[in-house]
Amino acid sequence: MTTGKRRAPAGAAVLRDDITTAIRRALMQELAAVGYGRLSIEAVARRAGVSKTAIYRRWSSKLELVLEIVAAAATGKLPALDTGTLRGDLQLLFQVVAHALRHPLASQIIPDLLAEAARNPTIDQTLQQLLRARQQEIGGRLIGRAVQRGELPPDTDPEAAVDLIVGPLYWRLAIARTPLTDAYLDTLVEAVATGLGAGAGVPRPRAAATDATPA
Amino acid sequence: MTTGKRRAPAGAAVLRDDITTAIRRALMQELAAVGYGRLSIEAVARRAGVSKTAIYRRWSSKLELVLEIVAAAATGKLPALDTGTLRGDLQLLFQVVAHALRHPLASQIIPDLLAEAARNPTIDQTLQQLLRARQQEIGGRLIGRAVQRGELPPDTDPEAAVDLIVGPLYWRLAIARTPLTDAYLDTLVEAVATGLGAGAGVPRPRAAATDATPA
DNA sequence: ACACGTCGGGACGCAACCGTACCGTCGTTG
DNA sequence: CAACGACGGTACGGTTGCGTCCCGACGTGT
Repeated sequence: MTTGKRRAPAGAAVLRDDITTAIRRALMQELAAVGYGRLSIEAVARRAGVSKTAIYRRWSSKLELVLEIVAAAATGKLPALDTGTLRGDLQLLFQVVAHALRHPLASQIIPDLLAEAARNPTIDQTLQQLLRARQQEIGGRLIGRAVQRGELPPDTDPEAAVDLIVGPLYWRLAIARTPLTDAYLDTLVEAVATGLGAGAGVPRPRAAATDATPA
Repeated sequence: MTTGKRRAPAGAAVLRDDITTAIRRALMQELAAVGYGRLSIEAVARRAGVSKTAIYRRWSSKLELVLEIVAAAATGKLPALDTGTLRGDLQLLFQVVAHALRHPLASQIIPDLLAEAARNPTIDQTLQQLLRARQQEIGGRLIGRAVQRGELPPDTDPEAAVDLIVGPLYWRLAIARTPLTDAYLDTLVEAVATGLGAGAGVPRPRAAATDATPA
């Protein structure tokens, strides 16, 4: 019934990408600086050098703003992550996670939002499928491959395994915020691998990992 | 030079313990409900059924209030925690930690304050010596005993060991907030024990732990 | 029994923030 | 080239919290 818009927004009447980007960046910084609890739209606008209206035109509320931007920032980047051995996979995974958590913004925002998730169901839901589901998936595949290769017993509990993998690293980087050395990472890889049920340390000094082409 | 107080406060001029207790309880509840960022003195006073003045007479600022009360709540209770075997110690430790983290207030307050510690040096310092130092001490003793008993290699890194012990449980209870079964706890004990370098599972079905009286 | 002095409570001024309404501006489309 | 229409920015009322001040009430020690 001719409900159609008379004309498509164009010219000055279209959202400017540079403003949107400035808001996104400012939000992340502000979130890291004061946390979700104290986050204020006005502060984000100030930091971005933008008016509040510019924000409200794009997002309807503080919650929507945070969730959309954080989700966008967290999505993407999923390296194949298959080195051919359990210990290799663990080492690589730890390095990726450590690299991500080293980012000062991430290391402040993630624990903050995870804490907030304990009292805000919407945040909880979003983070659940954004972070933990991803971990379960990656961890599950990692475990599955190790089981197929015979490195781990077939009854390995993937859920417990993910906790064992993620827990110590998250604790050290995000909570204790202790510097992370390569030697420590090696120790952790070894501990997690044997803890999961793999054979004792360094079963095959070399070989493996070179012949990863299947069939 | 006769600077002395003319008289010691007495009668109605002394802080009432019941009011102090009400404030403490209200603070914990409020902290769990809204987090440190959103915490307001007025809300605490309202919840406690008390005037703001009553709070300001006892603590000078929001930060001092939170730190003093949280510190008081976290201090104390330190069971001997020595069962005679590494796995027994781990099992007991996990049960104690799990019990503490099951408390809904604790499971909301602790992650929140730990996240806040990343941006507030005073909170960081307090939690450091309140939680983590305690963990290092308990964990260190636990590891030390296991090494003396020959259950763990002498070069075991206590710091990494604590991460390995605390990390998974904290992740599951405080972050993922997944229900915890006894079977899972057993799996975790076994994984951590072998991960630390102890011999394969269930080395001595019984004995041990019964003859704990020293010389 | 009286005087003491702090108690708890209510009220105040100040500051920050929320979400909205209105304004002049600007680039595109017909 | 002219009109359209959403743009970004300012201004506004309403709400909330901070930290302080003043008040009458109250129980103890002299």
